[in-house]
Amino acid sequence: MSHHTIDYIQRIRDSGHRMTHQRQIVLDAVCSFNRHATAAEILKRVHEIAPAINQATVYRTLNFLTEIHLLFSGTIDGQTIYEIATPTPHHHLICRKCGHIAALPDQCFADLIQQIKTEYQFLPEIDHWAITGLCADCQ
Amino acid sequence: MSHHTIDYIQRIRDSGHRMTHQRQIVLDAVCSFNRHATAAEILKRVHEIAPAINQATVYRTLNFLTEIHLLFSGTIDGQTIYEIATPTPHHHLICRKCGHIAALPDQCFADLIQQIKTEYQFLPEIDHWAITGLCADCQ
DNA sequence: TTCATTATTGCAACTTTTCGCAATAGCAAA
DNA sequence: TTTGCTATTGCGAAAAGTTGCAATAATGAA
Ligand SMILES: [Mn+2]
Ligand SMILES: [Mn+2]
Ligand SMILES: [Zn+2]
Ligand SMILES: [Zn+2]
Repeated sequence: MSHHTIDYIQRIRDSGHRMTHQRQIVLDAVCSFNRHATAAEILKRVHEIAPAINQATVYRTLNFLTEIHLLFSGTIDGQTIYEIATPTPHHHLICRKCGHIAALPDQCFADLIQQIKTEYQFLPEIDHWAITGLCADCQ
Repeated sequence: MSHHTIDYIQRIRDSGHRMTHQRQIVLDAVCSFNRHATAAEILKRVHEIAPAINQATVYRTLNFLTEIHLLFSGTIDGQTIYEIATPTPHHHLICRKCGHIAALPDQCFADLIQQIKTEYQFLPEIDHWAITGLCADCQ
């Protein structure tokens, strides 16, 4: 497990909510993949560890943890994926032909975000974007 | 109806597929909203016009039309929405507090797209993005 | 530690979306 | 026009995800 339990308890409480066994187990399950994982994969792993946890709870928890920004989520190849949120945002370039996924640092969005702030008085929350297209090999 | 039937027949055939009554009716249904519409809304309208069309066909058709870029789709407030594709891409700023939706012209992405092309040799296909965040009133 | 409040869970039913497969129909070629 | 190929559809069933509600348990206050 690469995350520190104590931080998550605090961040959940700070957000005005309660830490529960179920939420801890879902966090651990997501973390254990060390990659983007689908709801189905996470649900399966949760049930391996704690079969009594209801599926509705797992779905609700994934949405909840994403809303309070403890998880990142995104749509890749038509599938919703989740991962533990990184300290800073990060993004991906996804080839729709070969499926290759590359990382794109947050820095690339700095100018766009600044422009949206100043010209549109809108505060964008861009923490995990998946950009589809064609990689060098597939163009 | 604001679209020209003949164009769609041609574009579907050019993409190596067949135009069918079902696809025409789904296109008409999506068009009739003149706004972002959910799958449920589109399915309902299709059934008002042609009750015999199967729901699986409508879902399959929405995916298909999106894949060949005749429709735009996106996730707004957790819901997948569809609309007739505009000649040029367009994007949205969506306030997560009040739900207000503003338009964002494609021009804003020009620099980002250029950077991704030159620095990452990746050809991004950004035709309809929904950026969530906070509008001026809600910050 | 005990209690009171109420957020969260489990449950079961429900809605939404997907799937495999046989029947149908688009369309290119004869 | 007719024919043949096969992409597309309808169907029924399954899978995936959501919901309302009563029971449970996390938290702060006593
Ligand atoms: Mn990621
Ligand atoms: Mn739009
Ligand atoms: Zn590729
Ligand atoms: Zn707002």
